[in-house]
Amino acid sequence: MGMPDAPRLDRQVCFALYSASRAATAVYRPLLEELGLTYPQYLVMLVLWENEPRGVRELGEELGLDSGTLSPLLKRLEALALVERRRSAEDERRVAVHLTDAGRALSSKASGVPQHLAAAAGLSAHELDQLRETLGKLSAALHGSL
Amino acid sequence: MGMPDAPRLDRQVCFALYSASRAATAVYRPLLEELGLTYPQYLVMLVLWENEPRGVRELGEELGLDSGTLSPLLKRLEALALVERRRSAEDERRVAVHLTDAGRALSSKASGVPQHLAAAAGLSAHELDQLRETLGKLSAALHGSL
DNA sequence: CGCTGATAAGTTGTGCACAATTGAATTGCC
DNA sequence: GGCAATTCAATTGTGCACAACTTATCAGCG
Repeated sequence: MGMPDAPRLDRQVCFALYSASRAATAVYRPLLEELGLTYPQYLVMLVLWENEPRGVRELGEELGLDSGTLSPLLKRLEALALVERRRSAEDERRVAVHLTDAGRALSSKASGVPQHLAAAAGLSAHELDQLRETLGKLSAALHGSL
Repeated sequence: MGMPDAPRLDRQVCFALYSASRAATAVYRPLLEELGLTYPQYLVMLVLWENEPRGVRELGEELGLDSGTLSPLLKRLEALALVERRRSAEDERRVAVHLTDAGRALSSKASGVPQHLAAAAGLSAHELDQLRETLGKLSAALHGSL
């Protein structure tokens, strides 16, 4: 039965994305749990490990998240003593997010995490590369269409 | 500046997935808003448009969601009068989710939605096909690794 | 200087995700 | 039949996402 003209769920790229994304964070979850982080918290730490300190707005641009998401998330990272938020002296609107020593130290414990996904993915390095590239093109196009 | 050995954010497939998935639902959002649906609600309706009624557990298997997510979501769909939940007579544990006439009628209004993503994606039909296939393989492998 | 508009971060409210628990109904097995 | 183990849906609690709004600060311009 069913309705032949109804959009078919299994045909949709959007569902495939949604599903694969949740599956990937599910694989990360137990690894990150050992670090005491959620996946979005891990993303913020990745950005800070690259370069710090960063403003809240800067973090938001890098990750595509707004202050409504980041403000409480950063408070939780601060409660974990991984991060410190300091109001900027030159511009009192800005908040600079600094790593603590503990936050910096966590970097080495996290260094093995990405390899786990690669191992669990069941795709070749080349396929993963191509996937990442296609997803990048897709994200850019979708953002452009808004 | 920068720790050369820190995992690089832009290299990660996982972030690309996370980002592309949110971008895709962001493209869907204004379209679905006209139908009065969120993206997960739309997914549930897609499953029901294919075949109804369905049990909560069945919906969960199809979408990879548990009752903690589905129960309140289905209540909202019921409040929108798109769906009815009926306790099964043979097995009183089960709840069968039925479409209402309004729920069935919404199908035709939704039929143009998937084409929008394809148009906004900036990828060829072939690239989309390949992407969906790779994502499917990835999801399966990731689920298998849990 | 003082005002207007822009910008930064935070807050509020809604709706997923998901772990963990609960409670009711059913199945299996003796 | 009687009882343990299982199954199903719902509930509770935490943490994202995101829209809408608030508050504080700053920049530009007359």
